[in-house]
Amino acid sequence: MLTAAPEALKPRKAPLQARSEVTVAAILEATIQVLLAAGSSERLTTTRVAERAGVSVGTVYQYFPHKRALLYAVLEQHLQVVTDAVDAACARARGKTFAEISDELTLSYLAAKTSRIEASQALYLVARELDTGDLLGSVHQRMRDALVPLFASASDAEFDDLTGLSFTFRAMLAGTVRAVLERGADRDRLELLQNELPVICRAYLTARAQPKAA
Amino acid sequence: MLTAAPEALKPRKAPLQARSEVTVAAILEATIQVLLAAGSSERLTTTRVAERAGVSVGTVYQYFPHKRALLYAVLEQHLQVVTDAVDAACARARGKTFAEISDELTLSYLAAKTSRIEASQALYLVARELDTGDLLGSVHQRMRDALVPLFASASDAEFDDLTGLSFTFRAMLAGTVRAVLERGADRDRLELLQNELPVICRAYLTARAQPKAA
DNA sequence: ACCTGAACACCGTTCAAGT
DNA sequence: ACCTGAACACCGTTCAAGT
Repeated sequence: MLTAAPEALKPRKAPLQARSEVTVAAILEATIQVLLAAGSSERLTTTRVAERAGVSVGTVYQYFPHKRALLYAVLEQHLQVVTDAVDAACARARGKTFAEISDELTLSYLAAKTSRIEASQALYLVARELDTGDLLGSVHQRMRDALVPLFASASDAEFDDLTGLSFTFRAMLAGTVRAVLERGADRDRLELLQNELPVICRAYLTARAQPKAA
Repeated sequence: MLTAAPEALKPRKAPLQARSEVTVAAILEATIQVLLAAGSSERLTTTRVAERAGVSVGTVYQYFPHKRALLYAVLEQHLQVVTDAVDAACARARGKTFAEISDELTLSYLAAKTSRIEASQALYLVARELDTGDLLGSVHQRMRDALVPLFASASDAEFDDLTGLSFTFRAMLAGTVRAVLERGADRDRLELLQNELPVICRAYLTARAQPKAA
């Protein structure tokens, strides 16, 4: 589990028998399906999710206390992918030059977001219907916590306010990517983002870097 | 009017008599009120808006075909403020150095967003409940269209792909600001943003600038 | 232990009736 | 021309009854 969900958004109960594990998986999968279809015409409705999952509404409410909890679970599941990608990038980049660190981070983040691009877009929509403050907050927190020692490990530079730098870097990276992906991004814009994002991030670090006393 | 609203989101009819102008203004104001209160407890409901405005639900629907149109009108009204600020910044910055242009843009944009900070946050919430693609799209378009000649006018540099540069600059600026403001930003974070945002933007332009042949 | 689906409360939207 | 508010359809959520 990515993080402890706030009490109100926790699943109602964990499935105990094999049968119900299947049910929960079906419900989560059905939610994504309806969500992707929802862009076109149908709205996301608990009844529709139940239908698609082949169960009754009551069953959905047996595992999720309300619609938000259901959406929350789906969002959480997908954020895990991005978080894992950033963690892996941090491990690979430790001790390299700050430019290499920057590129590793930006390209890994972008790759994780775009590899499941329809899912990412559907989930920006989910995040809309939800008060995702707690979940996103803890994801951001974790990301910043990972960035501070990473930037500190740069072989060729030192930075003044590491906490502030990490906060800003995260906002810049996630914000820019979101601003481009949120609405459908065509091939050209994706390519532009892929070229410019590393430049943006490297440029910011360059502006804040102090040459390291060797 | 900022832009032609898509057919579906247009107000139902324009107020013809003085009495109804007052009504429409009251409805729009009531919407913001309920929206700001909504953060805490109450949800935004057409009935609640009507109550707060001192009219009946039917009256609301006389001027706005549905709830979305109502929210849309409020969003539009507030985006106008930001757009005007950017336009003014463009006028002031034309022909200056690219660093001056960058600072003028970033600080004007940020000032416009933060001067009405509770409104801005409420409106990020509005944008959530709405399919704001068309409106934001045209705002972004207009902003890019303003940026291209502005960057071209820089006295000390030239840029290769002006359209791409403007697209990226807009995404970076708006995305970063949103990522910080969307959830409540305390005084420290605002100050950090105010310090770092100009650095980010200048750094990106620096990385893409080619010294001008004099 | 798990599932069903009719029933309830609430909200967006309409429209016949009023001034 | 403008306003009212009861009425309707739809959706989130519950719970007594089933296996």
